[in-house]
Amino acid sequence: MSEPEKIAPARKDFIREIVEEDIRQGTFGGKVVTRFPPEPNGYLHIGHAKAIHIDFGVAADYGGRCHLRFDDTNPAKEDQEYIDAIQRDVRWLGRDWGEHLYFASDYFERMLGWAEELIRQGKAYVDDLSADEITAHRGTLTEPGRASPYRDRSVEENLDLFRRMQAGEFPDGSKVLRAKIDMASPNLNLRDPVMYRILHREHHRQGNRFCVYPMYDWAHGLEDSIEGVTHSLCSLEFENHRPLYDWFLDQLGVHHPKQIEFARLNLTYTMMSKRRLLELVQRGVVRGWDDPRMPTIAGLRRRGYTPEAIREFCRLIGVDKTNSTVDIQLLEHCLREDLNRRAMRFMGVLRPLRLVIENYPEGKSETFEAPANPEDPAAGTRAVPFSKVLYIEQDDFREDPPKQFFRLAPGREVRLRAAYFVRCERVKKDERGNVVEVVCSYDPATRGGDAPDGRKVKSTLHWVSAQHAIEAEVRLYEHLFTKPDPDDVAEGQTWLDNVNPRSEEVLQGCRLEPALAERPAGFTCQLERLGYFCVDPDSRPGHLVLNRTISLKDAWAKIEKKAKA
RNA sequence: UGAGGCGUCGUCCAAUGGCAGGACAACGGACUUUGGAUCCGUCUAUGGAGGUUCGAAUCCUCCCGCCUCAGCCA
Repeated sequence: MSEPEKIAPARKDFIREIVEEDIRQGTFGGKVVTRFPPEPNGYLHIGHAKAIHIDFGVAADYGGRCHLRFDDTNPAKEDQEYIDAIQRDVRWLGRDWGEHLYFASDYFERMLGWAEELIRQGKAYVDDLSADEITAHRGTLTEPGRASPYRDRSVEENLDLFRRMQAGEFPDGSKVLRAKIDMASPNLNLRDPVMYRILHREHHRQGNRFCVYPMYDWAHGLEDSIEGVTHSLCSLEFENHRPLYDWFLDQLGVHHPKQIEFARLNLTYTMMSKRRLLELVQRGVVRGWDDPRMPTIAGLRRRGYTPEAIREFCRLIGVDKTNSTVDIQLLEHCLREDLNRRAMRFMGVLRPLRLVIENYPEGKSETFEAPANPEDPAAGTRAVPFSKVLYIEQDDFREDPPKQFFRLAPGREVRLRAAYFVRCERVKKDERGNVVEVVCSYDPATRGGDAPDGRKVKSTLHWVSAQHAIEAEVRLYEHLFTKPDPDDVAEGQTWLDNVNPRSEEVLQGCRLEPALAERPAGFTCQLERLGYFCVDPDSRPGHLVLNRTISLKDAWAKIEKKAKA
């Protein structure tokens, strides 16, 4: 018997190749353990989604496990709010860390022990230099550094001093513990890096138990080692830190994971820096971390993105070491593809224009069955009420239609989706000359939307019945930044000058078909011809708020744009 | 100009000495009761110069360009 046919494996990226080779060689006993190690100092964004996809994905592919570990080594920046939000977001993305939820701060005690061991080995010392002096002693990219005058203190003195640092005898900034490596190393990270700084600051989980806190380079490898991580996946900027990661673990002789670096995600029209996202929140540029314009997971969720779309996006962009900027249209493509398959269809009018059918009986109304989703016949149909007075989209009528405009115009016949053909007989205007009402006639023989005589119309319009419609607030979005690269600024300007002033447009008085009433926050649908929308948590009984997740591809908009150019 | 890393269509990713391929975008067409969706087609790339080889994106040499590092942030 031959082996059962295997499904072609997913393309192998360089990380998976390394992992597979390690499994073949039995490097870590054939095991695969990864971790996603966020610092709880902000919300997760789409860039983290890529990392999560890699960290959890690699583990899953090889029957391993992935830990969620909070790298909470800096109490000055961290907060429980972020811990909660991060867990919610990772879970929402469909990832499960099982029992493996960890906190770096739970390892502080053991790290302190290892630090003392390093001191005893003569490989770490307490330095009294100020931060500025340490910087000055570090040298430059082309010149070696100079030894601190405190570099050769005795083991006993170092031990004593370090214990008194821990006991809180010294003020912030007065002393640090440094590794004694090589002040002349061409890799600046090896020029006696700081391991501990004094911080009299309450930690969100440890309270006031500690007043020295470990630095990333010292702590991270130990965290990985303690947890039995085999492959420590991180982004490219840590490449220069790998020799240090390795050095600490080698001195201690403990389990030594392999650090592998990959390129972080950049997206056009998007800012990925946590610090700057925080700034947008603090300045009130956006409504919060979960503003639908934010690239945060929380923002994407509120906007109406699905975990499936994000995961597919992560799959398509792949993993590499090349710095790259992905076109945001790829993300949007993944979104549309997913939503098109699943979203129920409804009709709604964003900017209502009154349409009266003069030969339709006063007071009459009838109901049409429209497909819930043409992509999915199993979804069935929905009932849409129709009557003499309707609303159509202002954009769907032109008194003087330009070339290639196929929608309604005086004398022209169009189809009202799932209802009748109507012909524009005349318009009514206000004193300023604006069209305020379109008067039409309808052909009763076209009921359901087809003409028995076989005549065609060039356009199908969406509509709602005025007396049956519900009102809603609809929020439309554009990219948060006006430039593909938000850092592309003129002299004297900053990235904040590239914030798109029209990134959010709030429309009141929109009209929706009644089937949309009372939908819960997060409900996603397509408004035909307009795009995908979802119910915003700002909705209140009687006041529905919809976010436009993404528009449909719009051929007419393209034609118009080209005509203008 | 020290060290580390990276250069393939406009963008992202394949091809691991043997016909440079896919996706997105763009453009054009078919179809359409969503100007949606779907389908078909077109376009464009190995940073440069040498070398090895029957054969190079791939191996070698040199050059060029870009990214990262001088936090008591991660």
